[in-house]
Amino acid sequence: MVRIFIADDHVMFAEGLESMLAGEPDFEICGWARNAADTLEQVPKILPDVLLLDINLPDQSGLDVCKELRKTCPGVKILALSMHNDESYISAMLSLGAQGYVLKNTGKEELCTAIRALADGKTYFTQEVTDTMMQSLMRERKAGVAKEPPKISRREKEVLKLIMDERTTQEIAAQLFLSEKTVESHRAALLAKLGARNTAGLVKAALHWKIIND
Amino acid sequence: MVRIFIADDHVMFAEGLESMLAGEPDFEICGWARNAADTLEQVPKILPDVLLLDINLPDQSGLDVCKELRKTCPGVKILALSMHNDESYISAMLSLGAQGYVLKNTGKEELCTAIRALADGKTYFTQEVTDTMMQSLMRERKAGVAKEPPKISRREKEVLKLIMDERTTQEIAAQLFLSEKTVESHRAALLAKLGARNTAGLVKAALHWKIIND
DNA sequence: ACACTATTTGGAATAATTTCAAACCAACGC
DNA sequence: GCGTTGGTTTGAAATTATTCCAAATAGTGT
Repeated sequence: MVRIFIADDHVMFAEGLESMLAGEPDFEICGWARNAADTLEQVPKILPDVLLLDINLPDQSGLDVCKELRKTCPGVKILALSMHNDESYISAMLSLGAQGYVLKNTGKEELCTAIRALADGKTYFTQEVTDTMMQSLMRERKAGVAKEPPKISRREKEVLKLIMDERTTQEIAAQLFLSEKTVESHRAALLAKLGARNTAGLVKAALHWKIIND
Repeated sequence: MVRIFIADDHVMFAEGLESMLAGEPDFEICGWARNAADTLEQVPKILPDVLLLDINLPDQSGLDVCKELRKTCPGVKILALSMHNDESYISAMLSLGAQGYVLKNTGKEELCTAIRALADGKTYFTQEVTDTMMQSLMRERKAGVAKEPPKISRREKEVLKLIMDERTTQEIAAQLFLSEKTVESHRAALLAKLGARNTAGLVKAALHWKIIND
């Protein structure tokens, strides 16, 4: 028996969910809330197997609720419900520890599948959601790498690697058997090529262009 | 009519593919190759609509082929075929511009669906593949944030933000109406708290703990 | 050979960073 | 109220890092 808690402020939607899920013999609605405060209050007491959590609650964001519940009752599986197929929301929910994410226009069959997956310790994401994430992944990798990675010579790359490794100019010079002046010169070239003002910019650029993997 | 080129060194597999796809009225096999060199030679001449590209070619990696073809003939859609449901391969193919990725144990129906999706300008990824990527996303985000984010005071965070923004000590002091000494002091505290030796470490730590979003 | 880039190094001046100390303020508990 | 704690603030002196200006050497490709 899967015990389910519903957190959604749209009463009609929540009741629809309830009657829909009541039809499944292995599901049991063990509670509901229409705002974040109520959810945070009740869920730790009731400890449902699965929490259906609307992202858009009136008082706080579902994101905050998710974050909080991760700490207070990590055993409760969280299935995020949202109208939005928005990369930032999805990404945020993933990072905050939701085990699933389905859109509100999802049908009954799929919702049941998702709930059973979560109750079973697995994860579930609607096809649209995974598509969005893959698209976003492709975009970000393309945007980051493909453009015009400045041409860094191998010597410069060695220096950059050591700078990224938090070495001092002295250490770098010693390591590469160079004068400190030479290291400084390479550093200057790197600043120019990567369009950075200082070490901070150098590190950010190196990571951005994936010149150094760290 | 979708014109398809097959690049795979397993002749038996390739022929199986060919006869399988020949049954589809809207597909046409317009060529094939059993190694990377051949593929790079022929594809730019034949310009198929879709290239079925095995990741594991004998001479070069399919990854290199993909990268090369992105430049020489970007119009050709690339559907990566692989035995491995391996995050690093998938991620690499995505970044190199493949429009699809299916495992070799995929059935005929799904393969056809994938080919038609690509020919139609869309992308296609097998469910297993998207699962793997989502899992990996969750892991990396959790690993990055969850552990023990050092407690940074708000003033320190302000300074850190400006350091990340490539500002000089002078500029930071001016911006925050502080003495340079104070800024240096906050910087020292940040170095200690984040376990860094210098600015490079500071930037890496800040990004790692997601204290600053950049 | 000539053009070009990469690699290498100096001198002088400026900015950043470290090291060692300390005062001020606000919050918290007793 | 008083002391402790942590955050914020600042200073002097010494050490490094970095910038700005130049230039010699080596290797590559035309």
